[in-house]
Amino acid sequence: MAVLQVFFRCNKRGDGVAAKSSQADKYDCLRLENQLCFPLYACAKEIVRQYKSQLAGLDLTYTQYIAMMVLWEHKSVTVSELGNKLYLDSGTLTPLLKKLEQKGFVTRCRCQEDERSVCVKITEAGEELKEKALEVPGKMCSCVGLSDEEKMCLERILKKIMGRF
Amino acid sequence: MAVLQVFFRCNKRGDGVAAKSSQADKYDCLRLENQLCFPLYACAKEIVRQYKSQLAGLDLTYTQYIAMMVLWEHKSVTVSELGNKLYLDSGTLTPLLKKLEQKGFVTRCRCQEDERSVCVKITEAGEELKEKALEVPGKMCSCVGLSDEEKMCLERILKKIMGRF
DNA sequence: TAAAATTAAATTGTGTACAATCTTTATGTA
DNA sequence: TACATAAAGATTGTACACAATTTAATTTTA
Repeated sequence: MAVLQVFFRCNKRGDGVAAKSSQADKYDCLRLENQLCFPLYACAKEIVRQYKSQLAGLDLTYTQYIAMMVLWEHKSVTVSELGNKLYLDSGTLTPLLKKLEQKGFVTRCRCQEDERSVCVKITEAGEELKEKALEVPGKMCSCVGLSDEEKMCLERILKKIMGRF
Repeated sequence: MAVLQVFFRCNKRGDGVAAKSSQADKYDCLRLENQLCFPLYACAKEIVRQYKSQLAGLDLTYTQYIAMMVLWEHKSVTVSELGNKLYLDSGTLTPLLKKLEQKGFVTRCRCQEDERSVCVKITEAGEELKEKALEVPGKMCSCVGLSDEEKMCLERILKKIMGRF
């Protein structure tokens, strides 16, 4: 029973005992409002939506933006290195990088040392985009509106979860 | 400057002052590791991936599962009611509900009172699925591995963010 | 060294997500 | 009542996201 309770929100009475009068309590763990993962999923989607408006002026989607972040820092990475940093595979990255190449922000070519790998390099236009991007984190932060303490707490918990996978 | 700092992780020295020796500090706010939204995005995806293996036996995707949760509780809802609860629009829900109908878990038909609306109703097979789903929340919880305190904290912060949108 | 195994991308197919548009039905108002 | 407006879904188009497969290059090993 304890293992089923873990995803419940706090029992209102705090005693962990289901009320005898309600026959539906067995299914409480399946109520949307008792899920913890659902607000996580909904929140992540909402934040990507907020990024969309912030990033419109840069001609980037959110996924393209985080890929550019890696390139702003590292200048040149292989597709698999990028995938390891972003938790994305080639099925997502290949078409995404082709779009960034079309926009002129990156170049793609097979590595000389290992022809299996593709090197993605940032272009001059990609570097220039970095200046325009400088205002994005601040705008997103005020949009999300957490205190420093809440941000630290959220980061700690999210990284704990990620550490298990 | 303060507004740009908000999405940084804690300054290692704790004084909020950028080191003079590093010329790249201006761009620290654009480093992937200093983002709070990225672990949120990555974590949400990872959890959906974990659900996928838990839900394989139910023949449900994660999005189909949360739609079924609403139906397990309410038996019958319109598409727009479902969309309000799940933060999804008809462009996502229409094809999803057609799939759930094909699997025999729901029926879809125009409401008599208002022909603009579509009523989605759970079927007998959909109700039976509820029994199989009972074990999912517990498995997901142990998979995520947070303490009760961490879960409450995470839920509080996520709902604070959602409350702004 | 030749064959087997591994690795890296690309490709294919399915399923979300969501903005924008379209169609149908219902509602409000002159 | 006619007409404008609004509301509800469906449709269209773009962009992920990822499992599974394929292709090519590299490494391992018998």
